[in-house]
Amino acid sequence: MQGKYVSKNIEKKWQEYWNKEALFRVKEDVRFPKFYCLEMFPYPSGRIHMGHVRNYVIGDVIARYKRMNGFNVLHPMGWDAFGLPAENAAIKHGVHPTKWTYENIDYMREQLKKLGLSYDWQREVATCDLGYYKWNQWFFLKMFEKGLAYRNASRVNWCPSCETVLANEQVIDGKCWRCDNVVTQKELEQWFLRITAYAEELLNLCDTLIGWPEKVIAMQKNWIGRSEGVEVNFKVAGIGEKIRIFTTRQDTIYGVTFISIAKSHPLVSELIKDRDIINKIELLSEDPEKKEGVFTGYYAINPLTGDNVPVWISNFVLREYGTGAIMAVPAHDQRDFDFAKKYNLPIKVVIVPENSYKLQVTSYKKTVTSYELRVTSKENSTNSLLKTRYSSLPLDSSLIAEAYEDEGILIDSGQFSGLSSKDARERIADFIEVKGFGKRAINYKVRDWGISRQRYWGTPIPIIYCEKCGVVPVPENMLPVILPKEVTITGKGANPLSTVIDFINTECPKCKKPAKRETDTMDTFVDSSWYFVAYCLKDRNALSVMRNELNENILDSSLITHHSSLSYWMPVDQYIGGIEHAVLHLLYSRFFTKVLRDIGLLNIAEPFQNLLTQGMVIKEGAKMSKSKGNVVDPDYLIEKYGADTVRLFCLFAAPPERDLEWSDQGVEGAYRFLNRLWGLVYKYREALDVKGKGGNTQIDASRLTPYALRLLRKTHQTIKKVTNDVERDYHFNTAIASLMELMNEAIAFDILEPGDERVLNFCIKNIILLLSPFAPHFAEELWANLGGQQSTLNEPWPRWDEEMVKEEEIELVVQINGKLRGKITIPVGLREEAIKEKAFQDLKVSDYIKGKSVKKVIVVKSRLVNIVTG
RNA sequence: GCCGGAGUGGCGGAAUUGGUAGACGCAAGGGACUUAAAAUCCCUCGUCAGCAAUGGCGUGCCGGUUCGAGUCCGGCCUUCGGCACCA
Repeated sequence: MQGKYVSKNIEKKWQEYWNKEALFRVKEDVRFPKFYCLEMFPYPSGRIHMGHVRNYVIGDVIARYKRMNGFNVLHPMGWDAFGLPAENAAIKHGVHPTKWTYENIDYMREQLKKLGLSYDWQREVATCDLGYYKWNQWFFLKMFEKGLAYRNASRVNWCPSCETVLANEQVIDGKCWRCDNVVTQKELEQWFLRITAYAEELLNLCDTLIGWPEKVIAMQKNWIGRSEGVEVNFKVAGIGEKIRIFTTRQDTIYGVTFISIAKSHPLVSELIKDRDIINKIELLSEDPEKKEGVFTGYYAINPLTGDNVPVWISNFVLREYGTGAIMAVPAHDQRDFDFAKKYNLPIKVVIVPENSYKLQVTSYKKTVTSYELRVTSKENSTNSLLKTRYSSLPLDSSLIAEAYEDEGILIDSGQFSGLSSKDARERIADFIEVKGFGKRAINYKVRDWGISRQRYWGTPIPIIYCEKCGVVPVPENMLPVILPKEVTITGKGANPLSTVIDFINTECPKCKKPAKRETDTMDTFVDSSWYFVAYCLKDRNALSVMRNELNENILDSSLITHHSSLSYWMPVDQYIGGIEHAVLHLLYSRFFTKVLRDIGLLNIAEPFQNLLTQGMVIKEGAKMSKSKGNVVDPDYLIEKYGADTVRLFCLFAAPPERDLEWSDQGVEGAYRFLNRLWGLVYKYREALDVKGKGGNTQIDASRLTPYALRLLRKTHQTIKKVTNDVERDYHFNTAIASLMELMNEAIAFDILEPGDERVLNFCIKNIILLLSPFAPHFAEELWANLGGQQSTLNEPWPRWDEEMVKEEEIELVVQINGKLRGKITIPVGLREEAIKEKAFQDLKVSDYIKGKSVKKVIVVKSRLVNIVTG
């Protein structure tokens, strides 16, 4: 054994050993429970960063821990390999995206191996592999068959910089999620996946995701955005048309004073012929902050009141949500209120705050947060109808400063006056349905997922356009539609694939006449929506599908025939990744899983049983980024300290879900810990043997000195603590802290008696095993040096003896009136009366209570005694 | 505006069920070893008073419940995320 710890001398050696012994190879042995541990796969940008390191180290500890606890662990890694940066590299440096991507993958794979991560590389996938993206196309066809994939012309989010369409989820604060440029709107023919068909299930099953952070569930629910309300038809006066509106506040329907419809509502082009009005509509502001509208000249009839109300076109009404038309109630909706004020439209109050309904309302007066209802006269009104009391009031709308949007009691609302908002919503909805004015309806904020991208480096959408047959899906047996390699990427103008003549021109699968291919590719979020399923397949030689060549395509048959592998491994037991995917990737993956279930490939509804969202790695208070110049290079750190130190620091500095503040000195601290432990083992190298001398035989505690017993007890306590900390939300930081404590005690320990050696041996043996998931190379080296015959990964996780954990004597705190006044040492199991007696005997305590009357004495088992004096 | 976190020494953090606040680590200060430095080892380390024993105060702020509150309840403040014309 070497006298000094030199990471370079051991890390490569153990990585080669693990590889040679195929130690990370997945075992599918039905006699043992399975554990699927997954970390979000990276985009192969070129090099890994500290965020990746943290993510993958956390996952690796879990995988190794579960392995040692007897699980068959599936712990795979792959590459989210399609996407824009590869195309940008092509534009900038003239390198083909294929070459650029696979070279990056090769480099990054080596980086991950250098960290000692326990991946089964035989299950590696890259989404740009032909054998992988073929399945994107297959799923697309299945969805097309079921009506879940459809084509639609619509206004879409367009990023002028990326020159591509973005899904709603990919627009953040009006900007592109990738390049941060302002997103504009554009009318395009797009392919959509009907995620809305699963909106209800996606929402309901949120409540089954008990292993997910509440924050993420809240974000998912919020994004799906379910609203319950009614759809009501308003007839347009004088013509046969109807305007169908959606509202959740049917309790305010008597307060409707106008109708607002979206610019692109179908009635607009149908009804508006006047050039003047059309021009005005086009001039409406794009800025939703500025409420603007144009009067159509038409009136609509409120079916409940019979009132004629003007129909306006408003810039703030969304075509895509609900029916694209709303009933406007300015008294009870701030947006309608602003609009009404601007165009001098009437404001009719129909809801008053609940606690004021017995009072007579004369005016609304604005206060800081709401209206105050001022009482000017009293009347004995207990039995009179609210309607008569309120309808005669001259409510001057100029006195109203803002809308009252809360719930309350209805006034001026016909037969519904006097009801609470809550009751009225039910009663009015019933009434509307009975009378045939409309029906109850549910709307979701989530939109169908637009997946068309006008880019090259992605999965070709398997559709052919034939003049005679129209939109024709590529038959299954003709998959994959191969992404052609010969292409010129300029980054400007048309979609790159539309310039590849050999690709576009094909024949119609139906009529065999010449036809043209779809030239858009799929959103790369499609790729990442099911990769966790691909990892479940066995007997796959990853390299054969790596090179984008047609031959051996192992994924080809396996996805369907290996059904049993899918049902064995799915769902993922533990998923780990950044919070930034709380909506996009996780929602899409949940959607895909449900579709795959309905196709018959999966027998589960939710893909991820437990989700851990790890915090960011920050330095000097900010997220690491090149522009801030605060990045830390993993390669440099591994070179300087070794992977085990880097791993240890990442795990020790903060619990996984919190942000991690990078500290160069903290890294030194982790390094020091390993060095001290090495030094300890080296000092006793002759005396220690993990396979004998108490290594695996029971130590007879009754024959030990109290001194040795203390170390033995501490060892058992530490095994318990480390195990519990890992089990309890993966709090590795406290687990490592307790290993440090134990090591400190072991260093202070001297072998005095013959039995002491066995205790120290037991202690050190367990420190090494407990440390092995965190610092695997280091643990392997020490283990082997102390006579270990096999990898620590194949050793069982240490077990503690509950009897040995218990102390024989404990220190008890004595409080007087809740304040700490003394400490007593008592044997465990001492009776309460005896404890009290002992507490009162304590000199300091008796001093304090001298001359005072004792009112009460509280004894908390193995914690404290609290004496309450008068 | 709505939803969700977080607030504890100089710093990262610990305190698992309401029961000794500050584990573990970093930094800092003092000492040992050394010709010297690095490394290593030992000691101190919330704050105020005190030579000390010890005592007062202390987990963002105000109040409450309790024998006892970092932890529970009510009301604020600060801060970080997410959503934001969704009718």
